[in-house]
Amino acid sequence: MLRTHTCGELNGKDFDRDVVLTGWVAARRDHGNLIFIDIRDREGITQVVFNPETNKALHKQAEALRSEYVVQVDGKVHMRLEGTINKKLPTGEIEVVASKLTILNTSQTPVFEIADDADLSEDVRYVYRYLDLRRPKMQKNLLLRHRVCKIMRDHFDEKGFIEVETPILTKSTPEGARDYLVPSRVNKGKFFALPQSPQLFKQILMISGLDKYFQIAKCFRDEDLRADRQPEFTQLDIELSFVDEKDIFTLVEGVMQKIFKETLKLELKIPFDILSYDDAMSRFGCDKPDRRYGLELVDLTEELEGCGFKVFSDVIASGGIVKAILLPRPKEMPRSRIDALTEFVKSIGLKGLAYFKIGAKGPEGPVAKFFTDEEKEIITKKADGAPGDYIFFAGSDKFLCNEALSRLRTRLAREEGLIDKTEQDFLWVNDFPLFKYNQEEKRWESEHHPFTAAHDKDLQYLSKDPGRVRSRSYDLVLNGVELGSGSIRIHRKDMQEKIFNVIGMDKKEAEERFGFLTRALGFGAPPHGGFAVGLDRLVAILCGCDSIREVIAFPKTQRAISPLTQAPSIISEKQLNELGLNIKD
RNA sequence: GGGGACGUAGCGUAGCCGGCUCAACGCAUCAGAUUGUCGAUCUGAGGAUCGCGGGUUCGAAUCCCGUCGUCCCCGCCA
Repeated sequence: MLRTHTCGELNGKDFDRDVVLTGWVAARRDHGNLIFIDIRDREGITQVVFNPETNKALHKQAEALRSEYVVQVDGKVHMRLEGTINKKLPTGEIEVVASKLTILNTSQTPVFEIADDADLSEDVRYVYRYLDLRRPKMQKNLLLRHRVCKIMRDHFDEKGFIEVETPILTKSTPEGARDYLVPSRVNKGKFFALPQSPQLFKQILMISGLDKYFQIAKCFRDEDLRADRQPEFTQLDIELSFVDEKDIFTLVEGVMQKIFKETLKLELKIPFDILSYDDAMSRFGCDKPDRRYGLELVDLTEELEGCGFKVFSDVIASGGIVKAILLPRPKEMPRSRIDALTEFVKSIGLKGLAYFKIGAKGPEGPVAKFFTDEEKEIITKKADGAPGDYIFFAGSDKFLCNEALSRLRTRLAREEGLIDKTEQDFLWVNDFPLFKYNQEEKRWESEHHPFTAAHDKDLQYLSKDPGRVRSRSYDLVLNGVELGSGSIRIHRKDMQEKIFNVIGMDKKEAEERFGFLTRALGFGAPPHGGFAVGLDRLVAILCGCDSIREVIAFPKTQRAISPLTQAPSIISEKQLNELGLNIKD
């Protein structure tokens, strides 16, 4: 070992100890006589002193030190003088008086200061990611990520789970997201795909009798990026045999409880609430509601059928709905804010934003005159409005109405500061529809994925009214973020074939793409189900970061490139030729 | 595929919306000073032709067009 201690561990108890420290020069304070050097490593910072009176040659050597030089310092731990103790540092009561200095490596002037509060653009950070990752905050993020993974592995090990690796080079099954493709040299003209998730393999492991599987798995999707979406990401992937929803909820709640306790020292209340998809949509207009604030949607469709306000009565007559949000006593609601909110919902697709201001004598505002006194009273009562409150209305088709009000709800909560950041709102949303209709392709497709089981009592609608079939799927939502999803799977071959049929896959196509799964289902597949947690999102929330790029060591930019390595890159003629991909041929 | 914000010394920004102190500020860098600092301090110095290309103009960082890049959002993400 080049060192006896790290830069974060020495304190008064180590007084007079001979030590050797290694690390990077974080700061140099040259007083002409005394030179102070802060040495930084992963664990912290320790001050080293060079005194010309005790060792002139050594002091001379220290004058050459610059930022980010890598050094090894031999010395003795001294207590700091009265009044020079640095309370901000865990090592602040001591300093190391150097007796020997070895410069292990020099460094170019760092492109930016290695400090948590450094204000940097992301492209610069990614080109010099190794410098960016030297910042204590980034190291903390990666360390937390490691801890979360460790807790997960320990937890599932204790519960009898086996971690199994599934292939990265696998088969393209283009349903939903686009696959990343890898050409095969040995099989010219054929391609592997990188997995979008280990879904099919984990189901096959259940058929193999593995019983309880988990994996911290890399997944790949060739889709456009967002703050919470990278082309490669990590999920905690779980699958169990002989279980129902409840078992899986309990299992996931247990690991979440442990993670929050051991990282944030937060005691989560379990079990988490369960909300059906229908209820979530009706109350929040959204399948991943943030319940840290109220502002629930109020459905007024029934009440306003044939009402005096023609815009709404027409919407309802043509099959649309009218819903409202009550905003209790907003701080300010000048005309400009109303206009901004109106523009906002218009950009989502609404024609406009009707509103009431509730005054002492009842609702006021530009549209109030179109409603009868009775209608106004009913609305106010149903929305539970009081003087000073505002009610915002949206009338349109169901989808748009929910979408617009859900986003308006989020915006109002943010603007009004209604979000309690100290709260963690976990929620299960279940009973999603099994299918959704794809207008463009004129066919039903899976809402979740085609291996999701339906509720037994809804099976009667499978061929007549697929939109009515609810699935045994569930999402885990944390503070309005979709943290993970899962389902009880289909374990019967005939049922799986039926589902492929509903989504318009004929026998031949189903055989080509998923034959390996259906065949396996024919050999005694146990009832099984599972779940997957987005690790990047979970860790980002634990770290308090807005983007998952803050918790991924080497992320990609929005154009899906790596500024550090310049990947993806052009490959050589020779490589193309070997793969049989050279277009010139 | 679409909408928005941004792009000026190594880094972060001002100047741009009223074109003619063509370049300012902070940090960093370099030199000198400094026995106790800890985001050290003081003095001084060097460093950008304003993402790139084209246009308008006597004259452009500043206006126009195109293009490239970064970020946010919509679509997309079974």
